[in-house]
Amino acid sequence: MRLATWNVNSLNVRLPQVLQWLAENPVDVLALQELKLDQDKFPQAEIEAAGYRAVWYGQKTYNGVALLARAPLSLEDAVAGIPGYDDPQRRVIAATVNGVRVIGAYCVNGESVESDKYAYKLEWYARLHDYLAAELGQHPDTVLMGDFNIAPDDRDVYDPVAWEGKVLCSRPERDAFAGLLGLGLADAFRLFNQDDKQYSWWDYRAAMFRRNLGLRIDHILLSAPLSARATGCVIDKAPRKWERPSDHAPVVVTLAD
DNA sequence: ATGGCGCAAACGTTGCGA
Repeated sequence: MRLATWNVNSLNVRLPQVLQWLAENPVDVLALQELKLDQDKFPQAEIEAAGYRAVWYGQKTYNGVALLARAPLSLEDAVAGIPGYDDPQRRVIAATVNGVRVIGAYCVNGESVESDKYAYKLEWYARLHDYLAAELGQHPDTVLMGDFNIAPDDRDVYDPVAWEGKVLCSRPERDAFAGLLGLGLADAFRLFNQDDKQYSWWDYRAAMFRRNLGLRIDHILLSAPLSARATGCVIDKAPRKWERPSDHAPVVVTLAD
């Protein structure tokens, strides 16, 4: 079973790339973030024509998440948002695919550590932590994947001195990420790759991608039984080189049956 | 570091978010 996550930065703009990527990489599950389209604007017909089923939680202009599953796999028991958390920003969607509880998340960016949005980010992460704790209790096979907007370690940052204490790298954010791992989740990428300079996001500005100046902020976290099944995890930089790319690259994990 | 992008409001250009 292969699962992937990709922040597409507008599905309206990136739908052709999503379809092309799926044609080349027919993963079983794809989590999408930053759809930036309203609930009734999701391109369901095009996704289904490509052989995928979908559940989505859309929002005009900002945020928005979806889960795609390759037919005949189905998405069961879908839940939008974090239950019990009245968050107007649509950032989370979950469903069960092939016995695996899949949670796709577009985590809060936070803007800067001085911002009100940063306080919201930390509160939001506390809610996500409690949600994951509950889901893990119900589903031993759980994966949480998406854009975490956190670089967990200095080796995930192109210039850790310049970024020290900054949003995406600050101690409280890294503690929030570690708190998720403390639930028994594992960073799938780091099960297989200990190299630095392995990024999933590059700012559009200043030719950052060409110079490989980025951050690793898109992650796939696996529960212990799924970690035991994992056979590989890679960041696919290819679509970042396409015309009019998303600023994020897909991350893909492979699980043994 | 600051060479970019998507979107809304409004139709040229600006502001916001990320």
